[in-house]
Amino acid sequence: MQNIVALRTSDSADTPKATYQSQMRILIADDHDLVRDTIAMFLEAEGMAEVVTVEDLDAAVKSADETGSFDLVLLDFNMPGMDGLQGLERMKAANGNQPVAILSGTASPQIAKDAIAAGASGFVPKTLGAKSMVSAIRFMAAGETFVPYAFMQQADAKTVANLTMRETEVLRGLCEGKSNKEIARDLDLQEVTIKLHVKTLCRKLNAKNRTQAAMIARDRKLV
Amino acid sequence: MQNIVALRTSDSADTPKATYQSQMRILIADDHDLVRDTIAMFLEAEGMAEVVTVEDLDAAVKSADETGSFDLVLLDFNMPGMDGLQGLERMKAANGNQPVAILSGTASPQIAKDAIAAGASGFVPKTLGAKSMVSAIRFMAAGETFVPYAFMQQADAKTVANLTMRETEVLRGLCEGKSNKEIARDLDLQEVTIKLHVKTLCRKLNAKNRTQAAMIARDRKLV
DNA sequence: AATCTTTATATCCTAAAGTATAGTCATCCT
DNA sequence: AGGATGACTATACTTTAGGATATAAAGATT
Repeated sequence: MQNIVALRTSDSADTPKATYQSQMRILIADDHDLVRDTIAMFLEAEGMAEVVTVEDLDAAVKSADETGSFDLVLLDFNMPGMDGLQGLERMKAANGNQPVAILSGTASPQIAKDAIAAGASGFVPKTLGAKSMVSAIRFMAAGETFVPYAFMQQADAKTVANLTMRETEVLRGLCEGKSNKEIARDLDLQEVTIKLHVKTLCRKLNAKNRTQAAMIARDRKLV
Repeated sequence: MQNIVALRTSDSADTPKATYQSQMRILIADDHDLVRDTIAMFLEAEGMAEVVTVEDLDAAVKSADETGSFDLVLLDFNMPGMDGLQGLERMKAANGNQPVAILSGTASPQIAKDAIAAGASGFVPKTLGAKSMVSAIRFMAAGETFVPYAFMQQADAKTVANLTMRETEVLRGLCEGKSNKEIARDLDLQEVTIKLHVKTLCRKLNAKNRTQAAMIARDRKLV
């Protein structure tokens, strides 16, 4: 992952011309001064946005009420007044249903999904590189939905249980619906040995039988 | 879904200014004249790209070899010479590892995933609206990965098998790792009846036992 | 009215899964 | 060197799963 500090000021093959979304009004709401100011600085350095920054949800809502809708609002997920995704709804209403995105350093892919389902225009992890963040912001301001592909895929990370090699091999067999006999043949072991592994692996996974073990393995992307 | 024909020529609050990626060289390879020309037209109407169009992979590779790397190449997935995702590799090599994306009207979310895993910079369904497509192209040319969120989520659609209500209820029990006896108790039926349902449902799902039936159900999001 | 499907029950039997206990052998640890 | 741990085998036994077959009532279809 890139770091927010890595700023790329100019692009190699750029011939600046007119495009269709340049000067935008963006609101950044985050209780960390550093994050707020860094993002604001990048956007303004790109000359592509007028950035307003506030440090909690109330101030964000107030700002939109007083100065009109922003082209894009970035809300920190862990921020005073947010209260999970409820703050998102408040902000969307206050911003005249213009795009509102969630910004977070810690949230899980599941929360990102929930945010999109709740009407967010995107989800921006704070681990995103500066250049990518600028692209994402322009993208969302254009009405698109942005969720970093790599971030969503990390949901598929293996949640390792303390299974031995053998147990993992046997579990793989279970997931394919094989019988103990078949697994034994495949691994060149005795059927009784497979039974043993099935039992211990079920205990470790807190499953009461092979079928449940297979389902748990599938759920937790173990095999 | 929007249609490709819906073009938005100007934005409401636009004050054209300098941004950092305007005149780009883009190569579109698609064997359908209409698709090729429509996308090219949109991009050029936006004044943001010099577009080259070809109608098969060989011509695309040749074009990149002769005139140098493009900022972005769009390859139709079902096109002469593509051969699945092998064409992607060829094109990436020919384009000096500059972004290459896949364009398709029919491909599944799984293929989109595979394409990204194989190094594609993005996946653009032909059902994408014109404005979104332009945003996506700019986004990918900037080095980001684009996969439409809604498209990936549609993987979660239920693939219904011809199971009766009872069989579905029993299958649900299987997925929870319950024994026939437990399922019988839950549904207020005899154990033998459950056995019958398990057998017929396994036949319908082409599963050889309850564990495999449960896994198939989970895979196809049946239960 | 005849037929098909779904649901339900019943027996009988075999195969597979799961439990318990015990022992061998190798490896890793400190 | 001693001791824990993991992988493997073995015997014996119980429970569960699964297959074959037969019966039958309710509901939909034709």
